[in-house]
Amino acid sequence: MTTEIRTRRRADALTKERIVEAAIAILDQDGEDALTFRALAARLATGSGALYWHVADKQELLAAATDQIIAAVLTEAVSRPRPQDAIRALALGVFDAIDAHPWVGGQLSRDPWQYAVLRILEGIGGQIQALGVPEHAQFNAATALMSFILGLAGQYASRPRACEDGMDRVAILESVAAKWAQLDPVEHPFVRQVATMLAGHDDREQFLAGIDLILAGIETGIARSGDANA
Amino acid sequence: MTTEIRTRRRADALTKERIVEAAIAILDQDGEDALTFRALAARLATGSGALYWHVADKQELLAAATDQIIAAVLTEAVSRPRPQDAIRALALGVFDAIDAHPWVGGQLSRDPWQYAVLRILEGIGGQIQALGVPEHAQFNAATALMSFILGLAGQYASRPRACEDGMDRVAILESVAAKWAQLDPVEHPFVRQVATMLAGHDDREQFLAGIDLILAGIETGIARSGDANA
DNA sequence: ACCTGAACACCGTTCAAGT
DNA sequence: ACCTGAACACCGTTCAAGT
Repeated sequence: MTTEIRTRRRADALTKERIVEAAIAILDQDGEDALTFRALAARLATGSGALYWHVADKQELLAAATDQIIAAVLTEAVSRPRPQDAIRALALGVFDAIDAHPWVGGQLSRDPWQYAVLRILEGIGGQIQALGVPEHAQFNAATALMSFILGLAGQYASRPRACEDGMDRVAILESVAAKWAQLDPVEHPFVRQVATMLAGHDDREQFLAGIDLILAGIETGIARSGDANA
Repeated sequence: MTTEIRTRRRADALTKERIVEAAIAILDQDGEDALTFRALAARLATGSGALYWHVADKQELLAAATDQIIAAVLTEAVSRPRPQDAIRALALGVFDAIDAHPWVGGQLSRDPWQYAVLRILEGIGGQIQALGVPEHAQFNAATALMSFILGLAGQYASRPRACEDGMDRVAILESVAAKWAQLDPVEHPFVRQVATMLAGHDDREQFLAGIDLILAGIETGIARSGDANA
């Protein structure tokens, strides 16, 4: 009873959780650049210096915010019977999280040693093991998937930066496609060809296609090692 | 003759090329954070405002610096007889460039629409076509490789940030491995297992292994489409 | 122990003023 | 046309001072 009273805080007391929650709200509403210790302090009705009592610096704040989003993704990714499907679900979960919170993409690709990345790596690794990848190849397989996901994370994070005005995704893709179509045909034949497909393509499907490509590569590796053992 | 005189500039005149060259020198010597318009102006013995006559803003400056490094990589990547080898050489060229200039990694992963990225995509795409990938699958194959490369680019870019002190790569990997080894065995079995391999692993080899994994996936896709046509 | 908010040491960018 | 450099509008972070 006494301890309960001792540990009880005022309802409006500052907590790391409350700070992270407010940071996420600012990031989601107004984007990555809007997250400022001053803006955060104003939202929490406190001084900017007070935040440093609960959070070491801005990097820790962003890492904590990112971890909260990613942790929710990984607990949601229910275990599927086939490891391939589990990996697809996990990757799509991360994709959708980045789509909903573009700043998560930027943060994930910026700091690969943060806890959120480790969480994803663990999730992938478990499924890689379940897939029957030989132990010596598990590290490479998991990090390959990880790098692919982080690469796309960086891609989608820059989306909002590209559309300074109120351009939507389709308008952005169209303007990029138009720019690519005007490139020199001799120097950039491939990009010009790709430009024609850019407008009608689905980011999510393309992401999944990449995952499947890597999974196919991993499976042929398993098959080959099986041949060698046979 | 007259035009020659008219177009001739003073030897110390500011040029975009001179500015980019100085920016690369600062980035290489002192890292990404050291590149400041003030530092750049001081090195070029001019005012900070003068730079804006030749360069729109910092983003354009970084994109131009990155493009210079990447352009050199792509012209060096000689055409190999086998497209797979060409892709490996191209990817390793980018890897080595990022290794030599960590800021290039950060810039590449930050802005996927910059010209340097387009250059890489074109290089990959040409080899994807040479590989015989059916046209409808070329886009996915090329962007999958691209995302993987950009993902690793972001990874290595953060290297110098992680070593605030004079830690070398081995020391960093050892400290990360030590941290991972202390994680909860129940929650993070895979990362703990991977930690034991972390110290003795070769980044370059792991990168190449990832490329080969995706190439294997692409080749099985080709084989399957061949079956369908037969 | 926790909070305040002014102060410090920076940024990128602009712009009147010069040549 | 090109350059100067002070000024503007910010940052993250610190820290003496409060409760």
